[in-house]
Amino acid sequence: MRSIEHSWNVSPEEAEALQIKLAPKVRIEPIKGAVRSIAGVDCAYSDDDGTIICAAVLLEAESLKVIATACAEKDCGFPYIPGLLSFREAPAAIEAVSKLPEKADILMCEGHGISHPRGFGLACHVGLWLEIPTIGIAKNRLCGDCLPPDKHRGSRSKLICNGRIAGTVLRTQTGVKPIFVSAGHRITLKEAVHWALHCSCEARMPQPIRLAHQEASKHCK
DNA sequence: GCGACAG
DNA sequence: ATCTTGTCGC
Repeated sequence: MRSIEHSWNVSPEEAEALQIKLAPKVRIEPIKGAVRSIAGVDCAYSDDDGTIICAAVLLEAESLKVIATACAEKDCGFPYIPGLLSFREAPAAIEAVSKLPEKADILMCEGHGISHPRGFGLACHVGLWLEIPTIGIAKNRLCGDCLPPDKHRGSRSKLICNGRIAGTVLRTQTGVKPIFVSAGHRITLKEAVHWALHCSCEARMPQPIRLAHQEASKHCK
């Protein structure tokens, strides 16, 4: 239950070691309690490259109506390295989510959860740090094998990493490229897929992620 | 050595 | 991530 606080000022080697150390702390389990709100968080980068702008948006779970928005701006303290994305975006994401007026029952992060080389993607890191249920929503595959799901909305296929089902390739809109859904922390894959689909009635990406993306981009210009 | 590689 | 409107395809 205790927070996993650690320094973000680490080398790529130390970052990998931290992932291996923290991965066992991730809990894949059913959500406790009712889901009344869902938040989404995403980052954007300023033109002059050097600062990262992150936005968090809190929505009412059923209606998907916006309850609140929050932003955070930080200097990029880590380069983009596949597999180490959280060391670049998590600090800003955590700050933005922390600024929301109330705690979300579920948080959706732009990136992978346990469908990661070391089972510790951005969604796991943020979820573990804040100790809240998180879902990883990625536009592309990072690791593992999968087959393309059928063309209609709701179709899905397994994403297998190291012989384990680590995620779901989910078609959120008929005829549109599927997204990669995975559990981040304190949620099951089945629940993650359910909420991802529930939030994707109007577009490929779930509404919390879409709105956070728009908000972050807006604060960049 | 050659590909693959979240944002 | 980001450069970027209209346009080609189903």
